[in-house]
Amino acid sequence: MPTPDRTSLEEIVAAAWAVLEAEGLAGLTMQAVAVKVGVRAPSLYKRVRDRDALLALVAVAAVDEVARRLEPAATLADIAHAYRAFAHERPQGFRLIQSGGADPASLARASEPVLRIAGDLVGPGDALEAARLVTAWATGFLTMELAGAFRLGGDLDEAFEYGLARLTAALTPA
Amino acid sequence: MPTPDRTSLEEIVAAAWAVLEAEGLAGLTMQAVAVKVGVRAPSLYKRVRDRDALLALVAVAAVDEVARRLEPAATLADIAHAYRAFAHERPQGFRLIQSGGADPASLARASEPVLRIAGDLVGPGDALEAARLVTAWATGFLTMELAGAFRLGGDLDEAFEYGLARLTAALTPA
DNA sequence: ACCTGAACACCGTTCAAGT
DNA sequence: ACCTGAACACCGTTCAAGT
Repeated sequence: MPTPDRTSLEEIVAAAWAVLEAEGLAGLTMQAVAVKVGVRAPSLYKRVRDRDALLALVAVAAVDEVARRLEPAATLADIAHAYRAFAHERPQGFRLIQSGGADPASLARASEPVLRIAGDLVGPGDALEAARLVTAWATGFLTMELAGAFRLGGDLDEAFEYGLARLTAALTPA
Repeated sequence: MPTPDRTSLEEIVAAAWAVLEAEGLAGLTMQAVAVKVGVRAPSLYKRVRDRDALLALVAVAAVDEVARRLEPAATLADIAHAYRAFAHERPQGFRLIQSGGADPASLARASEPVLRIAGDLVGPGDALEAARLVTAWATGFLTMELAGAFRLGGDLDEAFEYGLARLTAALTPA
């Protein structure tokens, strides 16, 4: 007689992400995830190959949420602010994305709005490179902000707006 | 009778960094470092508090090497290229720096050349924010490049030069 | 078919005993 | 004073046995 499912892959991924944000990467143990979904650790292996695969699934979920948040953006400023809000609310998810392993389809979906807006500014020929300029800047700024790497004083909100303004100007045709 | 030292903190940090680059973060075990320096794992704890402290020391060593490489830079392009060369040669060290934990003194030394060159371009009032713009862009570009996050084709060397050219123009007074 | 206890391998860390 | 073997705790993972 088959037993009814006591959890699901989606629930496991959501639980893993919650544990990650609450306890950090080292605190994301199979045991902690199992407790959160109400099964024993070995049961997780029915739905996930191993811990690394679970981390990769959380990374995909994180990229998907970024894509969802960026979708309505109409300007570079919209993109930058939505991306920064995500990084502040889910810092561990943001860092996990940067560790690699997110799948190409999700990445493409997340980068679509930036490509569209960048293309409107600089034209199709430079759209990809302009999008990479903006994305790299925002990603680096947030990575450094979360890592506490900006230690020379100054207001970080202002520094973010400064970068955004300079990049927008640099990509706006005269 | 005291036994003669069979290793040193410097040797341990160098060995840990070498293991990190060769085997990745998960392969950086106390046992692997111990084998590399020719002692047993418990002996490492005479010189290092724990594995996290060892990782922090490797991060400091990595930031110090970045500082050393950036020191002779005279232009933003020099900085960008030296930083990228470091990231390509020691990708794990680069990623470790981004994880935080590098100490303020090393960070300040590494950021001095960028501050100086940015200040020459935009003046002292905007030097810090301009330096953060360039540093954030380069850090983000390299993070994404190493993570394999640029999957929409295009030449990455060209994308890097495009960003560098746009940023240099944006920070060069008319 | 999913779930579990038991077991195993591996790793970080401590410590008493050596020199 | 540094070094080591032995031991312990913790975690990822497997698997046979339950339902």
